Amino acid sequence: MKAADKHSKIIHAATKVFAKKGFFNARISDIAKEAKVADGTIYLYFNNKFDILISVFEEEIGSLVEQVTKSLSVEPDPRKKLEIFATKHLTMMKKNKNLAEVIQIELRQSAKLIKDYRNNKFSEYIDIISTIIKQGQEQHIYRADIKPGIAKRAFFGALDEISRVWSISLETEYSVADTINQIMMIFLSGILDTTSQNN
Amino acid sequence: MKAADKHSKIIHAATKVFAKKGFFNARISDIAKEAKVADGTIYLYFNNKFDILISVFEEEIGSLVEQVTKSLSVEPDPRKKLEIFATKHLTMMKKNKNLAEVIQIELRQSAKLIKDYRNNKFSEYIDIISTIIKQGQEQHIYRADIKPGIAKRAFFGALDEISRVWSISLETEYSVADTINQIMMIFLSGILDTTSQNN
Amino acid sequence: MKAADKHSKIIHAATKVFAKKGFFNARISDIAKEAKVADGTIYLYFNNKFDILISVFEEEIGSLVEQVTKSLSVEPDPRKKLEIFATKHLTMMKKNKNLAEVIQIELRQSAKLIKDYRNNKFSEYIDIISTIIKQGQEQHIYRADIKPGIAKRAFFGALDEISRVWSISLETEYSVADTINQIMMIFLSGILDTTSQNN
Amino acid sequence: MKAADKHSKIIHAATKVFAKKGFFNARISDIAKEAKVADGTIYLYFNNKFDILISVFEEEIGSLVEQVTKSLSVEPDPRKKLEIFATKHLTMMKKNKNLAEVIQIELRQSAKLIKDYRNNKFSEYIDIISTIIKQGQEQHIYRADIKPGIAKRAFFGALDEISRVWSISLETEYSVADTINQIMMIFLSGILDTTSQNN
DNA sequence: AATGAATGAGCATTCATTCAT
DNA sequence: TATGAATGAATGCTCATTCAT
Repeated sequence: MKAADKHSKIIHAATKVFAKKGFFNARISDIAKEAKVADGTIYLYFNNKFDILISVFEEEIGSLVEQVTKSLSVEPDPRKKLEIFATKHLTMMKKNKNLAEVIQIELRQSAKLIKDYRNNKFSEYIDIISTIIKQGQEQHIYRADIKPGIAKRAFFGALDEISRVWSISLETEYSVADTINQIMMIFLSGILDTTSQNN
Repeated sequence: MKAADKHSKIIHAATKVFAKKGFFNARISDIAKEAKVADGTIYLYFNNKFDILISVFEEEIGSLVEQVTKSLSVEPDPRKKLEIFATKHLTMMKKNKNLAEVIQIELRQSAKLIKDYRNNKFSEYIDIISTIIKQGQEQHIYRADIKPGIAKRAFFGALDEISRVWSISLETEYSVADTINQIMMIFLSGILDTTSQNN
Repeated sequence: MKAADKHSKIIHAATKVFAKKGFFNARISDIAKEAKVADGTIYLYFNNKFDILISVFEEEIGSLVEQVTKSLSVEPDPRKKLEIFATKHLTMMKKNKNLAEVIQIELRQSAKLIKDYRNNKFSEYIDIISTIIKQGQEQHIYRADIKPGIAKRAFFGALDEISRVWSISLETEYSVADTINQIMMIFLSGILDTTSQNN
Repeated sequence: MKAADKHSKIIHAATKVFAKKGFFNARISDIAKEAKVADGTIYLYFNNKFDILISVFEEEIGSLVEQVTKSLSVEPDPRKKLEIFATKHLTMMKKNKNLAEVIQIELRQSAKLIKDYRNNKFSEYIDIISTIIKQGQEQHIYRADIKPGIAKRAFFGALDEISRVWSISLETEYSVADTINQIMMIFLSGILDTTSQNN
């Protein structure tokens, strides 16, 4: 097996273990077992436990960025682009629940865990949204008074909170399609009933 | 000092320490020091470290629920109510950064940390939003095709993600007022430029 | 309640608790609860936890010595005396299982627990046996070549080991009467079959 | 060093430390230091502190059983067998005072310390005595009315109490030979003076 | 490169004892 | 005398990391 393969195997094992137990309750030996390597082998590929977590973020989210960017590249309409982002994100969060949990939970604490770590890939991921909005504003499709820096967080936060519940809740889940539909409705047109005299 | 005072003193100390170090890196002795009691004293008021965290959630969020509910009770208009919720939430998150961090970070992992713990108070808090939306729908102010169960998460997620950045970011922050303005704009009217021919 | 009564109440409570949990697993608060006094009250009557244990030994065994001595005083025959000792001892061990456990288990570790503690009362108790043997030797009832210092331990050890099993075993127990019968048979006449040609 | 060696090294270190300080006052770090391993290493070989104690019992007493059984196998005479048992036991208790203390003191509390622990090896050891007595009864060397279940305890208890004093006492000790002589005299022939008219 | 036995720092929790009331 | 809340020292055990093989 090549070094890159083993590196990757450990990353995937770690994602799974972090998702299941959380970073702090995950033991190196759990990851080693899951990756079918010896404990010590992990230290040939990573400096320490934090380094594994950072690598999970960078590589898994890097892969997300890549896939989403690719999907968006063929679509010119900013309205559709936003929908594609939402769809891709939610679909992947639903498909890869381990990654979803790691992003929703462990990523949050990363700043506290690891001094001087900036989630560069994560910023890059969220900035896809603001880029879309800016493009839409240039095309006069999105309102000029919307601040992309706030809107990107509102949009991502909405998606994130919804998908977060999927991991933990026993509530009846809405389907991805229903959810996208609602999210796009809210963000594009708002929740006011414009057909009513009350508004 | 009365028992209730000491209980409360420990809760506040714990909130501060959890916010600064995170649950796992927080030592009981840190909390004891912060609360100016002996380590052992903590165990006269709490069963264990997890119990402290749960109590922080329940009591601090319980207090949030109370304050927000009170503010909302005097306002009949669902549009204003949503704005009041957002304002109250963001203001408190900005004022009490320790609590903000604990909610944004530690609350997320709580399900994994503590078996059989349901964040009842937290659910109660978020349900304030869906209640407002339902009221608005009854009054035909909010669109009937909005699902309150999704919208509440989208709205809360948006607020949460925005306030989360306040705790960790070095980016230029938008003011609470600007943020509220943007959030209400997005949620009430959406981001589409309805004055443009493009829509 | 007089001080002496409270002292005594604590001793009895301690005997019970030490018997049930052992000295190290017994908490002062267990003893206090059992004696129906506050934890701090115990320290008005005893210096520390060890002091309670020593007092249990001294007072409970002192009471044993007294009772046994009294019973023996009316019997002149050394053969009967030995039997009375055995009967009294086993009867009391069976009746007062808490005391039995404390003597069999906790007394053993006392030397290690408490520096400079000599079980004076316990020595006194065992010396009752050697005194009986010496009297019997003077009366030419017991063999002159028996060393009382060894015989007293052999006799007490035999009784102790037998009664020890009563506290812990699920085996069918022999009755006190059967046991006395056997012990006296062994110690007085030995186990050899003197009617057989084989001896 | 092989794993078995390290296991054994820890057992011996633990025996020494338990003997010196008693189970509860013995710290894991004491045992580790004595065994010249790190604290954590102990947990590679034992589950917990109790497990070390049980292992000491099982292995050290197992070794006793083995040695005694071997010595007995070459001797057909039940009278000699009993003497061999006593000699072997007392010799080993005198030689290995640490083991002696652990058996005399810690073994007693083991039932209270460790739920569901049956001292199987210890029972096996004591049953050597009753087996000898039964054989002697079959050969009409030992009286038929002696109950082996009581006699085994009386015999062992006598030996145990005598050797117990060796560990703790400052009294002039009798030699092993003297002691064996007395014990065999008492158990085989009793303490009555059969040459006197008084009996 | 790979292994996994060994290390030892680190921490939650307990409980004997004190002392203000 | 009596109380019991408060104290804080003490320790079994875990697990990230190392390193001899």
